[in-house]
Amino acid sequence: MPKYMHIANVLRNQIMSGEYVANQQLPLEKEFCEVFSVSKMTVKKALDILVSEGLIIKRRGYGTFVKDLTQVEIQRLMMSRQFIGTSALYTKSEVRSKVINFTVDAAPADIAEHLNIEEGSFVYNIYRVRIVDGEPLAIEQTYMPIDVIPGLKIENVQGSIYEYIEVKLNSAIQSAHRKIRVRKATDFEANELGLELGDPVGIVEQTGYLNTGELFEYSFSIHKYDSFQIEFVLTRE
Amino acid sequence: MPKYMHIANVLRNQIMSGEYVANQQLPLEKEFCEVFSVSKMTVKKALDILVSEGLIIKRRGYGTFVKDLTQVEIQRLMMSRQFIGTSALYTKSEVRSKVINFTVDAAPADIAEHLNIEEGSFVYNIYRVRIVDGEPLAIEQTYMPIDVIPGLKIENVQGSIYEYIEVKLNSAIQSAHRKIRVRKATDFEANELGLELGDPVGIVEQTGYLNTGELFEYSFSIHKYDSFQIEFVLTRE
DNA sequence: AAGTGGTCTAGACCACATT
DNA sequence: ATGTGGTCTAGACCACTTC
Repeated sequence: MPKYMHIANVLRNQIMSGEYVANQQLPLEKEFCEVFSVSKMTVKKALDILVSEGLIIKRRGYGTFVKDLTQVEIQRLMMSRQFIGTSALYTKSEVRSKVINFTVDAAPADIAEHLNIEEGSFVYNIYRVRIVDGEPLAIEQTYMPIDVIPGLKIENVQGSIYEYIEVKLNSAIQSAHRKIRVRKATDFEANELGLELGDPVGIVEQTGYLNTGELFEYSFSIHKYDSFQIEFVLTRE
Repeated sequence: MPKYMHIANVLRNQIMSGEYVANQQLPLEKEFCEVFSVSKMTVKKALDILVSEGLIIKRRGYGTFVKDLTQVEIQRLMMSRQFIGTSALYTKSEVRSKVINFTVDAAPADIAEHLNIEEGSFVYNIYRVRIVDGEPLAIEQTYMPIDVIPGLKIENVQGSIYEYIEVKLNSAIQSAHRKIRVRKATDFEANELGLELGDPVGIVEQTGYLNTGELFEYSFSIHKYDSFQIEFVLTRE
């Protein structure tokens, strides 16, 4: 593990455990250099990670301070930081899947465009109901090119597709682009999720990239309104 | 402007103008060093900005590549990158405000907790209907401590509060924490937004921080479902 | 004036991916 | 074997904030 990541981990744990409290000034960069026996650039890189996570604030000419957050907010931030998958939207609970469809199809025009592949290329067409703590909370439609994610089996689809990609395929997921929308549930969605017709649902549209730069996933999920929540941090510069 | 920012701007423009196209390999870091007459660390920092914006992907031992994005996606990304304010959710259009309430109140317990101030401290209580292209699209309730944002006038509330803070007050907004939820519109909300009772609305709950680390804003906005969309990029590491 | 974090360098060495 | 990006250093200088 790089030194800067180790330092970021140590300080993150100290903030999460309350060793540094809200609004408290942290030791100076110069002091951290001595404590960890590293150069200034390395300390700065570690602190910048915590800034981007929303935990601390740095002020030139003044110092570095823990952000004005409650312990609950800090815990929430750290949970939503960990993962990228759709199942990660329901952090604390166990997520199962009822597989409604798992086929390989020729990609229709709109899907091909989202995945940036030729129309008619073969893609997995995966349709799942996501069940959290025994309750159906989301419907998820996923498309993945078969040549980017080879060898996907029904067992993987029933569990975590992301785990298959990272562990079995030894590929790494690099990033994801997300769009959040809101609309009324269709008849079908209402039925699957135990809602009334016209009840609200949250829509998450996602395209996922491997660290090879390849587009590996286009997914579209519909979430029951009363258990849906997404959190994130925006930072300037 | 720092060199790394200048370099990031130049390359961002080249990607946005199509000078570098999807999946194309960029020049090597070493080559950028010569082109811009800077050191390797400076080039790396510039490229890392574009990675975090979701425009490019770097692969150790291989090279740096433009992400597999359509021109439309690139334009969208760049729009949502610019601002942090609630009005920035409606990027391309003109946003006006109908001010329903603008008072200074003693903060009730729940608001005081969100702003991390003493219960009973004075806060602006601002209630606005946000009107985009002549149509009411969102209701926004904002609380700000008066001693953090002194001198706020009705004119500022009718326009952009963020502009008042940045230009007139010469403070800088550093970051914001956001939660997105979905629920049914209340009677009042439906009336203000021209919806049926029970229609879906998107909820954005936001706490804003100045670069001093001070919590300056707690806001809560309710958005008409058919014109609501939020986009963001998640990156690993 | 003193002290903070921010930028930048020139070069060393490392981890990883291709050929 | 070669070449890529990743990490790290020691130190210089700059921009900003407070006292």
